[in-house]
Amino acid sequence: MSSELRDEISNKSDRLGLEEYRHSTAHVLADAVKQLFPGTKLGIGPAIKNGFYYDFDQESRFSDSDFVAIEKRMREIIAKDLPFERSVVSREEARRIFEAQGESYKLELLSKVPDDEEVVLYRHGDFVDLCRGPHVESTGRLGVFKLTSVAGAYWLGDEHNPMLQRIYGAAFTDERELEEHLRLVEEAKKRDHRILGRQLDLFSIDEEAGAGLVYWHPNGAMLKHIIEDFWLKEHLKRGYELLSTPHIAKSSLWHASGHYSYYKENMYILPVGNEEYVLKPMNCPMHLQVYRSRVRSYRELPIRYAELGTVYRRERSGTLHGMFRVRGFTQDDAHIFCTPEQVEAEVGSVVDLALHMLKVFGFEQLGIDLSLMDRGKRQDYIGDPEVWDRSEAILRKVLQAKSLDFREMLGEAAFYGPKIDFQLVDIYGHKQQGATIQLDFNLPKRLDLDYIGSDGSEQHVVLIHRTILGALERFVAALIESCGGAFPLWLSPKQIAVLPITDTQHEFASKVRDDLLDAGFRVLLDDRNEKLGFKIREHTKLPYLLIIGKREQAEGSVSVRRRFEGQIGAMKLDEFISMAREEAQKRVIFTEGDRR
RNA sequence: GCCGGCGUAGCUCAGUGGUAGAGCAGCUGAUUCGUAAUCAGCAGGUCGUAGGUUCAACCCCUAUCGCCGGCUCCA
Repeated sequence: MSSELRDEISNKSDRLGLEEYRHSTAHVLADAVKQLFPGTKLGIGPAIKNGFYYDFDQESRFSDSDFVAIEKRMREIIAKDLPFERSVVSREEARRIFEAQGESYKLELLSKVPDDEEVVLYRHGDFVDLCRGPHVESTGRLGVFKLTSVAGAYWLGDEHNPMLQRIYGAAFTDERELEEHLRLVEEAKKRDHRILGRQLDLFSIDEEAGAGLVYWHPNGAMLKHIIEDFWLKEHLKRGYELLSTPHIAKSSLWHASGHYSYYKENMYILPVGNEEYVLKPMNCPMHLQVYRSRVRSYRELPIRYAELGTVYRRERSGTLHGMFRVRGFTQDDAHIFCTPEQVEAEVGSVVDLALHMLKVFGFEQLGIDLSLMDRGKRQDYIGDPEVWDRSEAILRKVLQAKSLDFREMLGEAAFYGPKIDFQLVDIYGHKQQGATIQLDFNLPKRLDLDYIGSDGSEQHVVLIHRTILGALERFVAALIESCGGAFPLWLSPKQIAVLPITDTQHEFASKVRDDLLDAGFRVLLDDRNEKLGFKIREHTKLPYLLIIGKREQAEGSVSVRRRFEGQIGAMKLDEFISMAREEAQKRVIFTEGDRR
């Protein structure tokens, strides 16, 4: 056996071992809760990333103040070292057991076990659960865990079902790993874009003025502008054309597009006199208007229309989350109109563009989903199933041709077509929806989007909806968290701070500032009457600090301090400018110090 | 939208059925300083909002808005 193969197998077995460990800990949690809160009914209790959860149905409400008692009881169960015993029973036997305990949810699960599968129970002590397993040998093997939170969760994830109480826990086989995990969670809180957004004065959301509506402050607006500028250049290079379209349109447009029937609950609808307008939740109908403004020839195709289009969606209140989930946001949207023959190549180049652009921002690790129609819910989609089959096959083929790893997600498609979704994965493994590429044979048919083919006949165009960054708000939030607010030089709203030591150097310092501004840098002069150490501390997240004291003034130089690295020495301003200019032009993401 | 928790100064937080507190930030003054917090003084809140209970509510109750953790949804 090759050593690689052996490693792979042992990694896999470690992973399985950890899953068993976590899932077994969930059983102990359920046992403890049932002991402490008689009458509690069980939902499900799987292992998840970093730990486990278990769902409970119980009149009284759990709160984290109950955790102390529950954890104590769990540790008692663990101390008894009760063996986990597997048994295969008949359906009747299982039904009898769960009926006796009033475990209605378990009975529901039991009824869903396929006929050709055996019914497996796991016991430890007096606790019994319907469960495929496997488990660790006995409760004594467990012990490194911590209950972390309690939250509501719908039974079987369906909002029409009753809501159960879910208790989450973290669990590892090693005490140090648990501590490390808890430390990382704390660390992640400090990188939270909502916290950094305020500290760095990037943006705010004012609840009085409207939840989910973002105010970009000067620093944030600058950052957004830099991203948009880069975005535009990349698109113009690739044959996209820029569009600018209205924010509202009469209802009739949205009836025609299908949004009024499939998307109404998310739309802001504005009555104006005896007419009705809709604040746009998507840009596509607007882009289609431009396409339809005259007859199109096959010679013009593909047409690629791009717009940083701001859209408004009435998201349900509980779903809002900083800039990750807002009600007004700017999509880096584009619509590609092409012939059926061009589809594959166009989708392929969009995938390439997405991979390229996201990499420039430091997102090298991506999750890719192929989002498909749920054939069981036809009423949620427009168009013929055969067209859907064809569309889905094209997307699948493109991903396979590029040897990209992807997951197929049933029921995740848009109402008008299947899509490829890219998730940004941050350093903690959290995923955020970024790019999306949606293939649409349906709207062109529905709205008569045609072109004149080479034979003079009218053909339906094929439409590709796509964004690369997703929404600027969400993208910037992910960017803030991925770099912890320490933006790479090319993106940093302020790139350089000039710090005079005493006011004797103010004149020279402002000249340095002006020279840097002339050289095209975004510069801040901190000439406040504060000590140097204080000023350095206040600007630790900036890529470069230039310190100017008596010596530098006399020599006409600057003392350069690089973020996370400290002093890198004094140099002539010109020297610094060419060094920094190169770093910015190359769009260097991490300097040595950043990787620390 | 649903479940739970929480809304006190710009921020982070303490507090109590009987006249609102700290640190940081802010302002004023002093200090002119060499690589992650100089000192002093001043100012700042109808305790999210609206009702109710009470002699008295920041505290108890109800509603509402919002935030946080999840669920559902999603760019």
